Amino acid sequence: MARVGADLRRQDFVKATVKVIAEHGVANATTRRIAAAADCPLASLHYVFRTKDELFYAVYESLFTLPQQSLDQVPAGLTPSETAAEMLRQVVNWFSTNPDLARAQSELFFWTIRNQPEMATKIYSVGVEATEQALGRTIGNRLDPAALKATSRTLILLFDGLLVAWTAHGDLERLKAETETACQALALLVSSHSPAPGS
Amino acid sequence: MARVGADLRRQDFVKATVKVIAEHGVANATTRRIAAAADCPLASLHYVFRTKDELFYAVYESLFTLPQQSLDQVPAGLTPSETAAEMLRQVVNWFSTNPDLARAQSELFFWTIRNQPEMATKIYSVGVEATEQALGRTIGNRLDPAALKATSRTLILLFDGLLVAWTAHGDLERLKAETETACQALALLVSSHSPAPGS
Amino acid sequence: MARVGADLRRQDFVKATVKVIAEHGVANATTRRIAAAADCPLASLHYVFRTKDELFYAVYESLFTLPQQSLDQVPAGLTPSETAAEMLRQVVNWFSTNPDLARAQSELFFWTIRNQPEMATKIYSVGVEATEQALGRTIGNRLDPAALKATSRTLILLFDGLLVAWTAHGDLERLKAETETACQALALLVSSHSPAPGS
Amino acid sequence: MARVGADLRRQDFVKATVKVIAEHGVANATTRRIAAAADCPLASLHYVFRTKDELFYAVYESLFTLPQQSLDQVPAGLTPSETAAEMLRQVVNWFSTNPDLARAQSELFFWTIRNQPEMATKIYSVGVEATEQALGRTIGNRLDPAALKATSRTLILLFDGLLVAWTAHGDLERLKAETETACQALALLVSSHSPAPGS
DNA sequence: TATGAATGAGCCTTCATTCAT
DNA sequence: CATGAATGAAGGCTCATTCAT
Repeated sequence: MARVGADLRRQDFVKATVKVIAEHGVANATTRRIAAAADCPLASLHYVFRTKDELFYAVYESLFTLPQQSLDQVPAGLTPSETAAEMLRQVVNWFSTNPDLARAQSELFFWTIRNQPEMATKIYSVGVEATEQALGRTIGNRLDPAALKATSRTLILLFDGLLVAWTAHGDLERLKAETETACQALALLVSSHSPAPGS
Repeated sequence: MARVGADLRRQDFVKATVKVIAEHGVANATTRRIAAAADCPLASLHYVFRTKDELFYAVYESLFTLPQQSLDQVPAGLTPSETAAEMLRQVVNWFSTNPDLARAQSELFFWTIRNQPEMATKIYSVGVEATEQALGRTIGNRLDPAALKATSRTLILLFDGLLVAWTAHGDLERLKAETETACQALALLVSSHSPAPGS
Repeated sequence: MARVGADLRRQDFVKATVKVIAEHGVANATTRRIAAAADCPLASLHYVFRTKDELFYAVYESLFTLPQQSLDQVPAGLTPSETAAEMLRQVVNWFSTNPDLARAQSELFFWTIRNQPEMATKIYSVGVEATEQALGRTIGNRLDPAALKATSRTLILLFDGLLVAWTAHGDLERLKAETETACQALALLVSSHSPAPGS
Repeated sequence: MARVGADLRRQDFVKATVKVIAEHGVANATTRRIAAAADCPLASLHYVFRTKDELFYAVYESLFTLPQQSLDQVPAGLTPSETAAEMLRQVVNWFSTNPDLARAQSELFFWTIRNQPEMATKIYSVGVEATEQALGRTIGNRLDPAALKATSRTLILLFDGLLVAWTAHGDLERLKAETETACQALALLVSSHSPAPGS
């Protein structure tokens, strides 16, 4: 093994872990398998991460930050309703494009809830806030804070629901249809909070 | 008598498994622990269920049909929008009243997806259909089939999203607030599909 | 493996453990080696003893009781001094005849002191009392209790010292010589507490 | 400077090892812990001592010579009996004042016996001779060589026995009482070899 | 020389499952 | 039928040591 910085090594293991979890599930993501996926001796894993849990926490954290990056890829100039709907489309698009990551994230969420509930809660709330802020950046001035919060939370609700649904049926077409319905519901919700357009 | 004894035993194990999963998580729901919770010798478990997987499938199935029973506890005489919203309230009420079962269900869902995807898919779709039918029984004649399907699916989306959210933050008050927002979104969706009331 | 009672199995493992400790030392008495010595699968060891520690405690206890059995093989009709000296000779004879057991006992003593001090203390004191009682049975009426206690404790002091010495030099002849000197010192101590013979 | 630095480092590691052994036991005296106790990088340990064994031998040697320094703190002008007894008191006093060192010494003795028996034997015999010589310096001319040897060996026997006893019960008062009895036995032994005082 | 990085070997323990009674 | 006894396979982790800089 080339002598690389510890940080680089950490990233390798995190990546390998995501891969293994996606392929075999958290339950079967053993240290041996992860080490093999990273093409490293088992002991090296424990040199970089003291315990398997520590590794998993790192993975969970890194995974939970990913989908939020797609929140800002929404074009400007849309109405609030259209903006919220488009955001939902974007994150759904993210996970349907990265099924492995999405799957791993879901399972790791429950794993972390069991093993370090406070951490899971904290990271979840960070995600919620990030969503709220992204929404606020785009349409904040056109929606009162309470409506903003309600909208972002519902967006996340629908996102998680769609993730579960897609996990269950695995049908991409159906996912798209359901996403559109969800977008519609979300848009209606935003509209009900917004002043009538043009008025 | 022998038959009955065996069936009773199955139920005992299923119950014990739910309890153990709720308390320790699927990952730590070992056969030993389950047998202990059922107050039975370990070998008996394998006498009744050939493998641990077989037991878990049975548990998954039994768990997944539970929340649907709350779908029919919706009063008559409501508008379609109010009916859908009330249904969502009912199922959320179910899982907030039975946190153990809800938690176990979530985890088992992902477990089954890994170990017998087809079965998980099938049971999920049974759940979806049950929801659609319950909705249809109440407001079917006032909503066209496509709208009915969209509504029931969105209901499930929101349900799953709320379950995840509650699992993450564990705050009952917040769950209630989020549920109301979700109900509002759902009601708006139904309204948009319904003919204007009174027209 | 024949289905034998759990107690029999325990004894097998205890025996095997003594053998392995004698041969490789406590530090290298691994569960694998012990299982191999007992000609059993590794998992069987953990079926009978929950942990390695539990096994070691059992071994320590069984070992500590052994040398005491040689305390009663002292002929009657001796003077108190001769009796005490003869007892010391007997226990030294025991460990020089069973070097493995003696060695294992010494090492396990320190191991137990580290891992379960109270237990080590308790078992040690049981040994002390057994010695005192054996001495009392033979010459109790010819020695006041305080002298009896002092004698038995000194006997044990010399016993432990001789065990260490023999462990260090491994010279049987020298052990015998040292034992005789020790017996002499012990006898003199007893005499100093006894009424002058013949007086 | 370089030389001195290296030697200093050796001493640091030896000290740290004693501390770690006293605190955690030989079995848990890992190189990592020792390096940490010495506040040095792990690799440095192997830079100064080729192997862990080499380090432990050095520690064993340094520890074994310590208690002998207390042998010469015996006042002059005592009878041979009193001198021998006082010597025993002194060494017992040493280890009861330095329980850590005494504990570490005991454990290291058995460790060395396992890993390099010849060395352990040699160092033990050096200790025996040092005792004999210290005794000889004080009362050599008043005791024939054979008696001197017998006395010094018995002194060591009692010393080791008392160390074991104290390790087992940890009761300082009891240790003192047992020490006095041992001193008495030792004194009687010396007396029996000495010409009657004043004759 | 000095040390962070890396690792092969091995340890204790647990698990789902089967066997023998 | 029912169950105590038994086990192959695997898992997470640690250790003394060496490598590369």
